[in-house]
Amino acid sequence: MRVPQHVVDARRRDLASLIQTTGWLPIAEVCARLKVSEATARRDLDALEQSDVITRTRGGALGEFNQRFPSFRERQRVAAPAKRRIARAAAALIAPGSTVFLDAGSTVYAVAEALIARAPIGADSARPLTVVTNSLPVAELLADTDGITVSLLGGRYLRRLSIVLGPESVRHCADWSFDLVVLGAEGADAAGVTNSQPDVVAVQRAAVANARAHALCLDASKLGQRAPEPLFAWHQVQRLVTDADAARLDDAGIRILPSRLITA
Amino acid sequence: MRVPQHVVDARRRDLASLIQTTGWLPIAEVCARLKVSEATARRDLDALEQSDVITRTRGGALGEFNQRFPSFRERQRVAAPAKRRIARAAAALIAPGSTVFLDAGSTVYAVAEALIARAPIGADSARPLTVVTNSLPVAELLADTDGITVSLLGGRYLRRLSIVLGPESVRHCADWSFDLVVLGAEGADAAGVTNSQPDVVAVQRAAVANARAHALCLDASKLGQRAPEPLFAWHQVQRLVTDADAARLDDAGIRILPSRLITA
DNA sequence: GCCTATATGATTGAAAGCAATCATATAGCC
DNA sequence: GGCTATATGATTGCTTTCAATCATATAGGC
Repeated sequence: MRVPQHVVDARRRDLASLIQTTGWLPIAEVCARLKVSEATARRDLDALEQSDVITRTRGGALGEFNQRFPSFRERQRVAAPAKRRIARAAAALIAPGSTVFLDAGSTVYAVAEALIARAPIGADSARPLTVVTNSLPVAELLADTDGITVSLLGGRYLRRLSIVLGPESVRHCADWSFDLVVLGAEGADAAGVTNSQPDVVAVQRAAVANARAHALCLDASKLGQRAPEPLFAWHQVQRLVTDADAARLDDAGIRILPSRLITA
Repeated sequence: MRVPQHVVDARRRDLASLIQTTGWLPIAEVCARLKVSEATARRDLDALEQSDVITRTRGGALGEFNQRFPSFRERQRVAAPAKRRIARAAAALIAPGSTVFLDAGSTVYAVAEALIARAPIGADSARPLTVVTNSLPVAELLADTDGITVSLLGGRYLRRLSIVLGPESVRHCADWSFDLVVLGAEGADAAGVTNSQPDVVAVQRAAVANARAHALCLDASKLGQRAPEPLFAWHQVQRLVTDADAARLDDAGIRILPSRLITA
């Protein structure tokens, strides 16, 4: 049964402040306090998470978390299976002994996870490995992993995204010579690959400029999307790792040589 | 396979502090960080919950949950008042419009806290301000503060200390021209000021080399201590900010010009 | 007043987390 | 050096949580 809008809004405000003061609230508690069904409780929590007021955890929700660790939402989000497959395929491109740059962004974060999953030692291993990144979650994840050395780029620290950016980051890329640069993007259509922030693109370009090879990871949800800042035209993409098959790409107007396409 | 007791204890201490700083940690993350199986992760979490250090939630664990309700006042009491006085005195050295380097370490972290506490605007304010640091907690704390721009040095990421270090960090210091460098140390005796890690000292030296001035923050508990790596002889110290009075310093065999001493 | 968009609660299959148990390797003690 | 207590990781069956779907009632716009 539908209920007036103001009631819904008020309830969600109450819930938000409830969670902020408690710090953490299990779902059952939410139902009891608001006297709603579990389904509605979940919907309310989803709505609050959408507007970045709270952070969902399995079985409840955290308040105050986004302010302190905004990147966590991304880290926490269960990697969609497609993303994990892409990540595994991208990680397979990395040869032992190489120096790789890992971009910021959730898909590339999944690549870092996949790197940990790959055999730590032996013929199938990617290690030893030097990883350079401007993503704090990636650095955080890989640091202290045997056989992996992690370097952070320097630069302006953006807490909201948990990354470093800016002219210093771009400059520091020139200190390196990457064997592979692994990139993500937010949009991909007939015109090319796009991202939302100019600063992010600047670092991506700088990394690619100092690399022997690069690979772009794109999950199918990005197809047809377009972000303001152009990163690549399609002919510039050396390797595209995606879960979308050739037909799907074709639908989106994307033309790429089969030899450059890796379907995960 | 059984493992030495001290290893288990150390791991659990690490886990506790990890959870305290993250706020919340999902089980999978715990496994990844500690490189243990899920079973062991659960056992560790159970143990920590037993001793009331953390609170378990379904799928993870909360830190700070138990400490959340004790008021701020009480939390402040825990932070040594001496350290806060030192921090305030050091923060007072910072002029608006300047570029300062903040070292890693708990005393200097307190300086960052004091910077936030200083008037955000007006005659008494230190802002606008550019802060450069190799300490992630400092960057985390100051980022997104109005009037403060935060830059991280690049370099090898050391998770255990949450800092970046190494030759890149040293090199990147040369990109800057600091108005003031704020340093901490672990030991101070007649011979001079010492720190435990050569890499840390290397960055401290590089920062000082590119600075017009520097200040050393030392709480009295460090007097008489000695760490392996020499940082300064006393005649090299431009400004010493400490809670120890001149007599106390004299007892420890420390000779420093009164004009260079700031007693907080 | 009628119609449609939407907020709700129920249901269900799938995924994730959990507690218990067991084999194994080794730290710690005699 | 040998014995035992214990920390670990794997496995299994069970419980909880989740996402998706559906029917229903009603708010809000015409």
